[in-house]
Amino acid sequence: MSAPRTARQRARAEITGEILATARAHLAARGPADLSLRAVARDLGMTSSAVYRYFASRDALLTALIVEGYEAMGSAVESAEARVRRRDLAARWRTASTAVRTWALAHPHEYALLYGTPVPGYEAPATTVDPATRVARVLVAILADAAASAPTDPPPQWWPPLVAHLRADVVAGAGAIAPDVPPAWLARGLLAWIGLYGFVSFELFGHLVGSVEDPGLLFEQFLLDSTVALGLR
Amino acid sequence: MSAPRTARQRARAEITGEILATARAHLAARGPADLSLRAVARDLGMTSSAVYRYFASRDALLTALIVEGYEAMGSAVESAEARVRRRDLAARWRTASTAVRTWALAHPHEYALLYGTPVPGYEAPATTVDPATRVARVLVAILADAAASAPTDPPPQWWPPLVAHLRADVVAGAGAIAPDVPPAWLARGLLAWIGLYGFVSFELFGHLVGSVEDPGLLFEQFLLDSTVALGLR
DNA sequence: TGTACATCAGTGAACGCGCGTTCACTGATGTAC
DNA sequence: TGTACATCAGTGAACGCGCGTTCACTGATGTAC
Repeated sequence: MSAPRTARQRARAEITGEILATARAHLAARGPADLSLRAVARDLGMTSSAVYRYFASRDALLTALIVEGYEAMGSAVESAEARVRRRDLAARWRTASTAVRTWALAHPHEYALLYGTPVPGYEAPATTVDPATRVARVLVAILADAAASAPTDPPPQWWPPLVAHLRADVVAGAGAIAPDVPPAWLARGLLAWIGLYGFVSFELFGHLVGSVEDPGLLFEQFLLDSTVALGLR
Repeated sequence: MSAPRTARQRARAEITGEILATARAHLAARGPADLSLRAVARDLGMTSSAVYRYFASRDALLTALIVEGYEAMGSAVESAEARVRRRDLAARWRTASTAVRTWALAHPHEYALLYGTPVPGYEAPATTVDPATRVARVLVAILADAAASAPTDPPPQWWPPLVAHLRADVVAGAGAIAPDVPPAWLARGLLAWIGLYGFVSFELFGHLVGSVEDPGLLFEQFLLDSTVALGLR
């Protein structure tokens, strides 16, 4: 990715960025479903048709926002987790999980775009697949280290045996991004990640209201429990 | 709720039902965001303005659908769980959880309306609060029985202590619908319910694709693990 | 270094669409005497 | 049992809105000789 040369190229890059930034702002203010190409163009003082020089369609703009979102979340989680001592597996899990929640609370509508109800009529292209795995890779790396330093497999004594056929299934799927993680760990990692996602979505979409006054406290409990459940120390 | 008397009242009840049924069908086909009063009216062969005799606004129609959805899901879960031997707590949890997932997979868009990204601009009125707790009540009843039959509190030995201040918070909140469940159980019940919700949403919104071929197997593992984690036998 | 041509950003008008909601109205159903 | 009036369901036209996308066009920037 070399720096753009001509004035045209520089202008193009800049305006593409401005369109994305404005779209992101609209997203943050009104949510994914209400995001309109025309409104973005209006805000930028350009005609709606001009936007088509930069994005082929509304869906293309959405795709760019989704990729951006995954990257932003991924790098937030990565950089938080990278600051933790490698050997402190429990702290790495806590930190990564907390970074996920913090990012989501700071960018609720972007989070909804990534993890909420799929936008009707929008089909996510293959471009979005790779950025989407970025957060998962962080979590999986923690499990890989945990499994490597564990005496037996699976170590947390309370784990029931793996469900029949799940072993092969999970190795072929999630195992693709983590060939060195044993299946029992992979399955638990997936479930922990799902639990984390569930917590954040539940909180963000308003379902914790009435059950708990301060969701942060319950999240602390989730971190405590899941760390123990994963056998992280 | 006595039977309607006059022809007018009968007609009104019937047509209200038809509007709701058609709206539900549209919801199932296209999702909550695309649901349009006009389209529903068109399908029923009436003018869009006629619908206003039955529902004050699009939001009122949405509210009715939401209440219906919670009730449908609640009664599906209730009736499944009711068929299980009272003393078999593990089976009750498995059955209730499975009923949640089954209902969600059978009614993906209704589920999304209830638990997905909030519909932009729509504010759920108080009417929806009570029906929303119906599923949670089933789960909580299982925990109440578990706590009652447990020798100590909290019994599952692996449970870390409760986070400071969470006790009071959870008792004031979730405890309102279950005064007889000890706080440690309440917190774990909430987290288990969140995990269940997370699983179903993750699967339904397409985030399991690539990680696992057959989500049913991973769900079995979730059931196994959560049953053990909750100390249900 | 200067000229001729190709490329590309942006405009403005238009197409065709669908939406929620209001309003004055007709005609059928229900009610009181 | 019959009549006068009130209630209510439903119509059809209209308001005002915003959307995504296309198209012929102008004018500026870039490139090749």
